[in-house]
Amino acid sequence: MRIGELASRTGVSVRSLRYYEEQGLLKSSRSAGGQRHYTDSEVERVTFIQRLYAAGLSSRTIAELLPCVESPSEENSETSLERMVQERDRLSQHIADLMRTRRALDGVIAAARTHRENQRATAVVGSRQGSGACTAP
Amino acid sequence: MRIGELASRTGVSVRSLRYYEEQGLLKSSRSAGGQRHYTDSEVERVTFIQRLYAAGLSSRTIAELLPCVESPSEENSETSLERMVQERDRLSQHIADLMRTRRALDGVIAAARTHRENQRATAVVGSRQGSGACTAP
DNA sequence: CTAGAACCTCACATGGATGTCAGGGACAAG
DNA sequence: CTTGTCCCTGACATCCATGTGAGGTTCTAG
Repeated sequence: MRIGELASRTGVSVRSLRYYEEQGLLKSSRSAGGQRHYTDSEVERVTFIQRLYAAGLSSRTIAELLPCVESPSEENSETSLERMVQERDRLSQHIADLMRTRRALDGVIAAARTHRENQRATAVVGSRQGSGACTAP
Repeated sequence: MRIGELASRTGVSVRSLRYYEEQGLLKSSRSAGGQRHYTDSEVERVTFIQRLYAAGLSSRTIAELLPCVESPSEENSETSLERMVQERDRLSQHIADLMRTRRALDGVIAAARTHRENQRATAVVGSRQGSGACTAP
């Protein structure tokens, strides 16, 4: 398939696909006229690249890891296994942080809802006001 | 405390603290000579801001949410509760994506380790080679 | 053959948080 | 008062994935 189709299948812009190639994350065969052609497997590859970007990896790091993903041959395995583990651990740490933030957000949301209920009760009954403090744990 | 101390306590640069103020995320009282002064509670606030940044919120969004976090009064609660829920959901989605990516990375790492073992066994015994394919699920 | 869509390269623009530098006050300790 | 350290504002620089536009070529449908 040509680049436009790959773009629409993956939801990644044509510009970005060319950029990925420039960064060594993606390869393409060229037609006689110089147009890029891709196989179906590149679709998966591109979405995986996007995933890694979303996980906060830089293109340089992705470039280091991808060869190992596609074909675990000696040269890259030994060199980048350590790096992959390191990135995985970093990702784990990041996930833990995000979950903590989510808990904090949940707390704030709950407090806001409680407050709203109190408001409503106060408006109707004219009693009990005051709200619980909400701090990040 | 002055800005330098807040910076070193939070691990956030002085530049960034001023930027936060400029974005309405942080307020400070000024000394006679115009220097910023902060109370101890600002330390928590700054780290929470950092958390939200790490969760992918923009400073504009954080600015919308923070008043609600600090004091759940009517005006902001009603207005931004919806937004908070929306951001929480987005964060959940993001976390789910990252966990998926982590699983994929784990798979790749496991495959690389298996491959390495095979290499070693091959070198010693001279039998069975070939490696399992590793694709993102 | 021809029109139009898709593609090519090159290059400059953008956004957002942060770094950095310049030039000048603020303030604590001697 | 002086000196050294911290702080002030303002402005420009940086990184990096992506957007955008120009000017030209390739491919496909009629």
